[in-house]
Amino acid sequence: MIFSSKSKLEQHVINLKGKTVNSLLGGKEFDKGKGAIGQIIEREGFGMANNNEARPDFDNLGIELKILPLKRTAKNDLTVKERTKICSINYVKLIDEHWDHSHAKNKLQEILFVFYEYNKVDPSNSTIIDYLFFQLENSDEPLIRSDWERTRGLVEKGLAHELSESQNVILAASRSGAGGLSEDKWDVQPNNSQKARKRAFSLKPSFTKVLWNEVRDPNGYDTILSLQKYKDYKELENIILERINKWQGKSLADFAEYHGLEGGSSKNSSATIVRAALGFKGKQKKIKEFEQLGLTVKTTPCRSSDLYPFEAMSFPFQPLGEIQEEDRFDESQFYTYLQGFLFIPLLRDSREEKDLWNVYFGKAVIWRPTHKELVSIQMEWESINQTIKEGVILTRKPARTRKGYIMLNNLPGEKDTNYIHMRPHGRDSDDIDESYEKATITKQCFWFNKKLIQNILKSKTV
DNA sequence: GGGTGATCATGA
DNA sequence: TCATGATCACCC
Repeated sequence: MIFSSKSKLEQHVINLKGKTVNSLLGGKEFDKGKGAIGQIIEREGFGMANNNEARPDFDNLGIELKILPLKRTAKNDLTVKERTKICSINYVKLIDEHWDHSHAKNKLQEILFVFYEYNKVDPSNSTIIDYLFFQLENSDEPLIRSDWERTRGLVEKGLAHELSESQNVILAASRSGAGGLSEDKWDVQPNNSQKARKRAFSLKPSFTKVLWNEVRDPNGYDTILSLQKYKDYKELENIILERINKWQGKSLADFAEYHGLEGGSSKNSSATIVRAALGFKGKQKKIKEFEQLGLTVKTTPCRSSDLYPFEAMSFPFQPLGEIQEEDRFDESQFYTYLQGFLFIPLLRDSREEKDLWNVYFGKAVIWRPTHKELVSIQMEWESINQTIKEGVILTRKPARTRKGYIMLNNLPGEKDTNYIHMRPHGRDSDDIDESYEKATITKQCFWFNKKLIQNILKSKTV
C-alpha cells in the first residue's frame, strides 16, 4: 500500500485500532512462529511484502513501520514485551559511518509504531491497540546518538566481542541470530582477528515502554528536560549527580527541612529524595529519563568510615520455578534489572544511629555494569541457576524464632560470591514460593553483595 | 563484625 | 491486599 500523505496513513492506522490478527487475515491461515504476528500486521494491515530493504517501509513518506507487541502483566497492566530491532550491525562498515548518515539513524528518523496486545493463549487473537508517530529529532536523539557513538568507538578499538546490551542506555547492541550459534558463524571485526557475535541495534524495552506510556497518558511523566537541556548521556548523568551531590555532607534532617518534608523515614524514600533534589514539585510523577534509562534508584545506608553498606541490596521476588527454565543469563529476568543504578549513600557511624541529624549524604554515583563485571555476575548467576535446577536442599536448624527453627538452604550465600547471592524475601517464613516444585522454600530473591556496593561507591569516590 | 534467614513497614 | 524496600535479630 502506498499512502500519498502522512495524514492518509494515519487515517488508515486509526481504522486498524481494535482489529485482531484473525480479522486481518479474513479467513486466511494463521502462520505461527517467531515474529509472525508482526509480519501479518505488516502484510495484511499495510499491504507490505516481507522485506529486508534498507529503504523505509513507506518510502515516499520516509517513515519506517514497527509493530510492537505489548503483554499483560500479573497486575493486568499492559507493558512492552520485547526490544525493537532497528538494524543489523556490520562491524566493518560501522567504523566508517558518521551518525548523521548512519544506517541506524536513517532507520530511526521517523517511525510509525503500531502497538498490539499479544494474546498468549491464542496469538491469532492478538489485538491492535494504538499507534504513535515517533520522530527522532523531537525525541531523545542526544541519548541515542551517544549510545551509537559508544558502540562505534568500541568496534573501532577492536572490541566488538566485548559489546553488551547493558553498556548502552537506549539503543543497545543486542545479540541477534540464534542463541546456540557456534563461534565459526560469528562476524569478523575490524582491528582484531578475534571474531565477534552478530549483533543488531535495538531500542531497549525501557525506552519503548516510555513511548507507550506517553501514548496512554501524555502527562504521566516529569522530565529533566523541563529543568535543564542536555546534549548527551554523560551530561544528563552529570545534571542528576550534581543536583544530588549538592547535598553531600549535609544531614538528612537538613534536607528534609529545606524541602519541607516531614521528618521520619517514610518521607525519605529514594524516590522522594531524588524528586526533591532534582527540583520537582508536587505530585509523585515518575521521572521520564529514569524510566527511559532503566535507572534504579537506591539509597544505601553505609558506614561513614569506609562506605561499607550495613545491608545487602534486594531485588524483587525471583520465582525459582521461572529461573530454572532460564538457560541464558542475558535473557534472564535478573539481567533486565542490571540496566543501571543511581546509588545515594546515606552515611552514619553505626547501624543503630537513627537521629536524622546524624545521617548524612555521601557521594551519589551512577553505575552500569561493565563487560567484565557482567561476565563475573553471569558466572555467579549460572552457579545459582544450576543449584536451583538440581533442586535446592533445605535443612532445619533450631533457633529462637517464632517457629523454633530456621530453614537453611544450599544456594550460594554472600560469603561464597563476590557480586550477587540469593536469600529469602517473603513476608515471613510461611510465604512459600509456589512456582517451585523441587522443594518447599520461602520466596527468594537476588541480592547485591555489600562488598560489590562498597566497591562501586568507592571506585567513583576518588 | 559479618552472614543469614526472618520479618517489618509502606505505598500502590 | 500484596509486592517490595528496608531492616531486624539470631548465630558464629
